[in-house]
Amino acid sequence: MINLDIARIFDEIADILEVKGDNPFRVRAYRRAARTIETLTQDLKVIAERGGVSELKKIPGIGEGIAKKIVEIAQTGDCKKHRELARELPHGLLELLAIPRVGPKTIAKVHEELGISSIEELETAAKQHELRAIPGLGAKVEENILKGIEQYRRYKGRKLLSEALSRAESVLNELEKLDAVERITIAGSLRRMRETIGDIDILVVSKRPKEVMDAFTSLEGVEDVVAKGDTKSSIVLKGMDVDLRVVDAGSFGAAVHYFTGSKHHNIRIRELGVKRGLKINEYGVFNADGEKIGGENEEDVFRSVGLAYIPPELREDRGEVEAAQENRIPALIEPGDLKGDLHVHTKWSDGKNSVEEMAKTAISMGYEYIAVADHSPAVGIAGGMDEAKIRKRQVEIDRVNNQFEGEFRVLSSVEVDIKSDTSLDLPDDILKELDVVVAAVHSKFTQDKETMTGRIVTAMENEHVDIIAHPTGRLLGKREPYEVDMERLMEVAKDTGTIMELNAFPDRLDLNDIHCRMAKDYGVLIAISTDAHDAMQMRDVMRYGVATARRGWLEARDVVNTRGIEELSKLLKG
DNA sequence: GCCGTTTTCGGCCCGACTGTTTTCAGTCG
Repeated sequence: MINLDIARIFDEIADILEVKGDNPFRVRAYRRAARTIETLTQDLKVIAERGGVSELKKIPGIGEGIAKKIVEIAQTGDCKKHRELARELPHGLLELLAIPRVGPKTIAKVHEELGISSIEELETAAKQHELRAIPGLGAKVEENILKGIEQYRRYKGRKLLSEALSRAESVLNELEKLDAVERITIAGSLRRMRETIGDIDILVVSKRPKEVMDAFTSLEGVEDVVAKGDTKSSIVLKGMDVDLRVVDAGSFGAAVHYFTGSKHHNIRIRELGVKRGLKINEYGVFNADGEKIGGENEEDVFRSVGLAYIPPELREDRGEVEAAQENRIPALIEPGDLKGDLHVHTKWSDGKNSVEEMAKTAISMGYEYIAVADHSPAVGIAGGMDEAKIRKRQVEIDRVNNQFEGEFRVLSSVEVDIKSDTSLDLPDDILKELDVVVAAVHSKFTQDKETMTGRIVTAMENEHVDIIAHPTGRLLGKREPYEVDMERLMEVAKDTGTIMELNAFPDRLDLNDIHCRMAKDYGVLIAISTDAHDAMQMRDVMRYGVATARRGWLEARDVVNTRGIEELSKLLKG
């Protein structure tokens, strides 16, 4: 998608301008444009060709200058301003921005004074105590830079939502034991349920903050105390940054809003406040006379600037502020809306539990159905099923369905492999006997975009294929998504009535939040499925799928497995 | 660079903590 390329160019322009010490508001404008662009569900190139600069300027945060650059990039694939700026600074210099506690000013200084332009050079200079010769930098800064470099190298990249959440919950459990803690909650990107998490933010209500800080900074597993103040501390805990903030009860709402972010969302909210003569900070909402007019509840903050409540998952400055102004905040899907899981594995391929065991767990979760989608033969390593094995499995499925008749239904399904020559791994005769057919790519991930798109389109056009599983094939932190034309997939899904999967597995979350929103725009239905290989996963993993769906603005009606079995069958092709 | 129920020019969110400083700059979220 060209949008991501354009966003990257604007981000890099912002980086360079920042190091150059340019107007910070110009930097912010480029960053805001980049954030908006990367989450746009329409192709910028199409918008640029259709309506040019005037159409682009309708997008919030995009004005004359950036619109012209988008047109330029769409037409020539290049941006003159970006090229010129990039020439002014060595490329390695920008990588230094990723080091914790190293910012643009420091980078500019070390570059000007010592000619440093890479992490390795910065490390050497710090070790040889050359940095302290620069005015404003001292021994402590050298030490912090070395720590920052070490941290950057050790923990480069973000943690999966699932890992961050379990780590945060264990910190919560420890701190909850303290008498001094009146109330404690997760905030930050973790509360917004981003797919990966850079650091954990925790908010505490207490009248004795010092006790809380002491306990926090001496938790078991603390590797470093980055900062420790009266109301705010930061630690490195088992490889993750954890920030703790203490406020009093009257500020809780304002603080949890502030601390949840996102940064860009907060800026929008505070700007609305300024226009109304209000000051909004983590302590509350204040009028022009400095009187506090709210802050105990998060709702106070939104109400004070004339907005409906915005759920945390939407707070990314992706149009939620405008939606709240117009009372268009969607009624996001809830975990309790789900009535089944349309992609689980059993012992019949590479799963750990039997059909009956999976069914019993699903019943205990309040589900009405599951689709057992064991692998097809091509995925040999996963014990894929041939025709004979599918028939044998059907006997067991029938038995379980008799057992739970009227209460629960096991749908017979298969995760059929879409082979690299576009054919499916099982013949149509078999597929037509199944209740649900899930199709997915498991091989030849390096095919070019056109070939891969054609491969999936062909599967969608098969009259038996109901669902495309993990449509981009990515594994967070391990494998990039394969090249695929998502707009085209959405068009074909709409035309053929094919459902797109949101795979809830924490390292997949595929489709991602932005794709989910795109599906909604196209009128394509989503199945949130766990791809569970045992009963415990089926229970545990769904929350990440629901969270991602919520981040994609999905409501219950956008998701097929919120339907009862009758309604669901009408949405399936068979 | 964006934007306009104060404005087409002059604003642009707000505060905690650290370190290098004698009053503030830099970084972070």
